[in-house]
Amino acid sequence: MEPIAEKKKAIFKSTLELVRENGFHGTPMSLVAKHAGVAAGTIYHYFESKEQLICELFDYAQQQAIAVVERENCAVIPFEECFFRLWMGLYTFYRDNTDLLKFFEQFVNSPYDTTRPPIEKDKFYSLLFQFFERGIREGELREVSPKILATHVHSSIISAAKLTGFGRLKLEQSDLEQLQLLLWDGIKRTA
Amino acid sequence: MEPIAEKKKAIFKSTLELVRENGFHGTPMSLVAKHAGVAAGTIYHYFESKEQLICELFDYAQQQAIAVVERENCAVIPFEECFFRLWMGLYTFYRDNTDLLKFFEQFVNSPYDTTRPPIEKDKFYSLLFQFFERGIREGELREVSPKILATHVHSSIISAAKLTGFGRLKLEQSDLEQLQLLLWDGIKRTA
DNA sequence: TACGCCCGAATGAACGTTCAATTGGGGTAA
DNA sequence: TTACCCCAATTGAACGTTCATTCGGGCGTA
Repeated sequence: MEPIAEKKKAIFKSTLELVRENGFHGTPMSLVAKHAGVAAGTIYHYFESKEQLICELFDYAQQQAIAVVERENCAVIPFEECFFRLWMGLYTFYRDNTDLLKFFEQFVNSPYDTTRPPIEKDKFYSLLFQFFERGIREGELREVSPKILATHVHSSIISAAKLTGFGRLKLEQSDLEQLQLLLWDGIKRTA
Repeated sequence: MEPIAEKKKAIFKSTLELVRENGFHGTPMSLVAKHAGVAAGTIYHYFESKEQLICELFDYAQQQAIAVVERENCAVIPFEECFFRLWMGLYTFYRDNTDLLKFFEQFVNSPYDTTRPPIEKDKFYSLLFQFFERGIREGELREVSPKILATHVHSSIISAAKLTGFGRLKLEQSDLEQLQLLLWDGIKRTA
């Protein structure tokens, strides 16, 4: 796996920014090309089609989210602390990468998404599942399906990031802490 | 406010179904027309443009979600019970109206969404805010911003409905109860 | 007749994609 | 070193299609 060509990266970046502003429709290939500083034909040197470009971009972007999970998911740190770190890690990641967040949300609700593997094969979710399995195994969490825990927690993170990232609501540090706590109190093992 | 013309309703319905299957792009007006059993021109008798159609459809669909909240949000029922009813009401509503759910999710992540009023003016969210304010006032909930509570709870409902509605995961009755409980335990006032 | 509703072929702009032409770096033989 | 070639990378004008929208007319009712 060689490093991604500069041009390819530029195309990814432009697509991400343009899709945030204009949606999938509303971002013609010609615009992507101009924005990336390449000719229209060049895109087709790297990608078979617009659909292919978007699907590859999704993978590329998901890798970054996966990297965040892998960074925070550390087996030698106590689970509870790990949970709060993971929450904050993903939250700030999404909040500070709104173009990526918007792209994700558009993608998973679009017809492209049907090309994605089932949730069990999805690397990102698999990682989250493992994380919550650990919490259950160590007796820190309620005995609820890890899949339920994972999607519940993740959706909460996403919605908080959207709220602040898109400027619909301002959340103070204290608000974030309350939100984290409220999540944690729900999923933690009750004595 | 007179009843909506039959044709108009048919156009709404077709758009909803087609957008679920094909996304905003991928549902040309000609297809909407054919599906609704009307001519292309007829759509333009009722709607100024495709954008207008989609925005009006969003309002129309949101009305239905609002109706669910109003139905379940009953001041004479104890708050806790009301919460569980509201949860279940919205959950089943979204789960059984997947076309509407998908349309919502696509809309709020699309550029159309920028035409929507700020969250304070949004009737649906205002209702939710009121609901959670009541919970706080009555001492049933933690003293957390109602906006945070509302979006947190709503995002959890949506993600559960998506999971089951789109067949990515099967949730048993017991799973749902656990999910409800886990939410409730997070937001309820701790003694 | 007049009016409102509806039709659907026609229009023209926008878009994804193609391709013939150009460039330039690197390998090779003399 | 020079002359030559090769081929991947790149270009952008051109193509054919698709799509939102228009509009002239038909049909039924008052």
